[in-house]
Amino acid sequence: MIRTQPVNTDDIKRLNLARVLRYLHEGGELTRSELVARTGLNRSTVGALVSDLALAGLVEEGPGSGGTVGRPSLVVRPTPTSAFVVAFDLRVDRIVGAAFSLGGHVLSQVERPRADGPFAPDKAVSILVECTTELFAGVPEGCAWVGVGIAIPGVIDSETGLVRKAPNLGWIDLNFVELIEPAMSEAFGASPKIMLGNDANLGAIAEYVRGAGSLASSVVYLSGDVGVGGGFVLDGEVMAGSSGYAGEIGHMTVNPSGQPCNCGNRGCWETEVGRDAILRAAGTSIAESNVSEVVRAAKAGDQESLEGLQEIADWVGIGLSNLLNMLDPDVIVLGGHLAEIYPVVQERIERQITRSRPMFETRARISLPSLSLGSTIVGAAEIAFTALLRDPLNEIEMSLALVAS
Amino acid sequence: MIRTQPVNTDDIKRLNLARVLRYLHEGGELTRSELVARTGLNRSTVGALVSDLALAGLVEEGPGSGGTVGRPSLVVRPTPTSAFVVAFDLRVDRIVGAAFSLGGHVLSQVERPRADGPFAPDKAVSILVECTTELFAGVPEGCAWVGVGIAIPGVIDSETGLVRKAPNLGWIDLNFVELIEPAMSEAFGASPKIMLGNDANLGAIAEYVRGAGSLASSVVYLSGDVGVGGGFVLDGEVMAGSSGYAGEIGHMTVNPSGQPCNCGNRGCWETEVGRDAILRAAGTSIAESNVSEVVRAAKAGDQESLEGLQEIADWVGIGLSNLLNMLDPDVIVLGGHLAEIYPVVQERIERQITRSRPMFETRARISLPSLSLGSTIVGAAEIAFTALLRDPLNEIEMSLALVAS
DNA sequence: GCCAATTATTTATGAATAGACATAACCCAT
DNA sequence: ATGGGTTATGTCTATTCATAAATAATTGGC
Repeated sequence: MIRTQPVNTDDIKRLNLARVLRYLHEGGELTRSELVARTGLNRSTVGALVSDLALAGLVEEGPGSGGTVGRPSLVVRPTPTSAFVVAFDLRVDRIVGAAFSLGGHVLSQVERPRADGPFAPDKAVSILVECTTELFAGVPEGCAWVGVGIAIPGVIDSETGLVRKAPNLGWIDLNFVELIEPAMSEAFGASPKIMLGNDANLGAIAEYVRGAGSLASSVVYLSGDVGVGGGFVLDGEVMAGSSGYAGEIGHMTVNPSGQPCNCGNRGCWETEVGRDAILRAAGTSIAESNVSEVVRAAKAGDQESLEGLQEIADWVGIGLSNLLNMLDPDVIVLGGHLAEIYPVVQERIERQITRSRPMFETRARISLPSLSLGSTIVGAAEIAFTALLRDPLNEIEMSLALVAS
Repeated sequence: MIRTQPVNTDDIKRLNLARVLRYLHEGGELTRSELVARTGLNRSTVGALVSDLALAGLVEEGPGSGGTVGRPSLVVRPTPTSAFVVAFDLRVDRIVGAAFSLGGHVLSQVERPRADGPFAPDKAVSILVECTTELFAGVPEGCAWVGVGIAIPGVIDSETGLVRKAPNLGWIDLNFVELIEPAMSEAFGASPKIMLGNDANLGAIAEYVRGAGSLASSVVYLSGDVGVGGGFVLDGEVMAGSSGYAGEIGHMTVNPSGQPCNCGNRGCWETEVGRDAILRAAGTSIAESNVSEVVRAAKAGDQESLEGLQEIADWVGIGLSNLLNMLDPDVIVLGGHLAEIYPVVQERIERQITRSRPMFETRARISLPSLSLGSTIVGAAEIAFTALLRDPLNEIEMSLALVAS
């Protein structure tokens, strides 16, 4: 069956406006002639599109810097005071929030610690509203609020805003969007669209757009908070799966005779490379230690920690091999505690991958997250921008009522 | 980074022509008003597109059958004598070929047995040319030859036509397209575009377009010939991976302490559910038996065979669970010998899946191939049609020289 | 100060789609 | 058998968009 959208002349305009704005949002300043080269569109067309976007206030043009022969091309950049989003990352131990301008610059940040364990949804709502108020302080006056993005460590149905399962928050089949939208509307008069996303999926988006995978066409991001989650972006689209379970790589069985996992199965990858597995392997008690300490000890020469990490590394290698065999991405980004242990045991992991896939040369690059603020929250900001970047002129018009005061 | 193509007015026409023709190719006869409903395009537009396609000879219109109130809509169908493709499936034990008309009907078939083991490329070329001649006999006069599709059990770089690895044929880094194209040109005056595809990927395409997954948006197809291969189609696109290795699910490690695999690793899924594993588990010697016989014996009540299959079923279940956790497709189609054993041990497989994924309800449907001629060769035909279905008017014009005589 | 190179702006053109209107074909109730 | 209601077709027109061509503008190098 065919499932693409119909294309008419209106769609062309929208698509091309969206293309230009997205290039600017992702690429920063570009000259008109660079836009011509990248989009493949005609000079006249680019000129028309840019001037439409400028008229809507989304981009601004300035004189080019010159330096070469010929008339210098105008420089186009996203107007940083035109539109912004608010993004949150609900983590196990804290909530991180930030406001981002069009173009991806951070306008303000906020952080709230949180006790491990269940998180009452109404509490979450009030904290997020509160944080949003704080974030507004850093937003320039008149800037249009075009979206909210929230990263959640769990299985999400992003279309409906339903949180199917978020064990670390204690949420099951909770429609968080329906909960938070009225609260936002009440607090700020109105609310832009609120988007939820799985944390690993958002990490993958961020690394694809702005990070380690910015030249790749497919990126896998592995998040390690307590367990291990995976996100997969292919050609700019998140592969969420039929029910949102795609990328639940932590519960892939790699060792049927292994330890029981708290999901009820045994030998899940997570039980071999999750936080507790690392602490156990390093011989430290879970209560009195964390992964960072183990890594520090190993680096400092502690034999037990190092050997423990190397055992873990073999399992990491096996899991990564399976990932390579199934998805064969251009880049695998190791996030969370996997990023912490990787530098110490990189060689061992690579050796295991070679051993597990002797027939296949591995072209995929394995790298660490390259976004200082955190891949996940950057990804949350990106999904918050999607509506604007899909239909710039209509969306900005609709959002002009929502300005920071 | 952005990697979509720019859009202009010419593209619209091409895309919409392609959409209409693809609907007809995949859906068979449709009335104009059904086309309007499905494409979402305006009546006038559909009328213009259909008449363009009719002018090119690709579709024909007839009076509608009536039956409802109102003026009956004209029925549009792909002209079966307008275009055809030739498709081949290179299997371990035989070569299967068929000619398909636009619309997907089989015009002629051919089959050649083949001895197990390496397959000399020039031998393959001459056999395929010979088979093509035979297939031409069933093609109506004047029908344009628009493509050749070849299914190969191995890793393919479909862009360049390079066969990276096809162990069962003994091919490594062989550019089979460069080999066969001149031979076809010599034999028939000219040759249309020749497309290669991994057999499991093609199986997935076929089931997505015409088979068990025709209402799904993502389909995984598992081929079991000797080992186990996997193909994944998402929204109509094959996910081939960065190097073409995506879906090499047979070499996923599921049992690190298991048997050595002939890939050099140990505990690959293939070593637990491949042909040899089944024969071994059933207590029959590999030389004197095959999977069909084991299944027959189990059905007839042979205890050893049945117990062997049930052991295998547990491993099948574990592998399918991993697949569900990673890709979460709408449909998993079990091909090859997995299709043979499935009816016997379906319950056991499902039980294992439930055990392996206690937290996640399984929405994916597991089904058997629903294409009598074989999913793989149907998929080969589909990729052979891609050029025509992407740019109908230009392609048919270019191919009009290549008619069956 | 002039030339070459490059870009911006304006205007004209061709192409595609959507919508309006009149017309045609069919079912169904009378 | 007939006419009303319903649905579909065909034709014509208006609108919109991308592109090409022509003209104007701006810079570096000589």
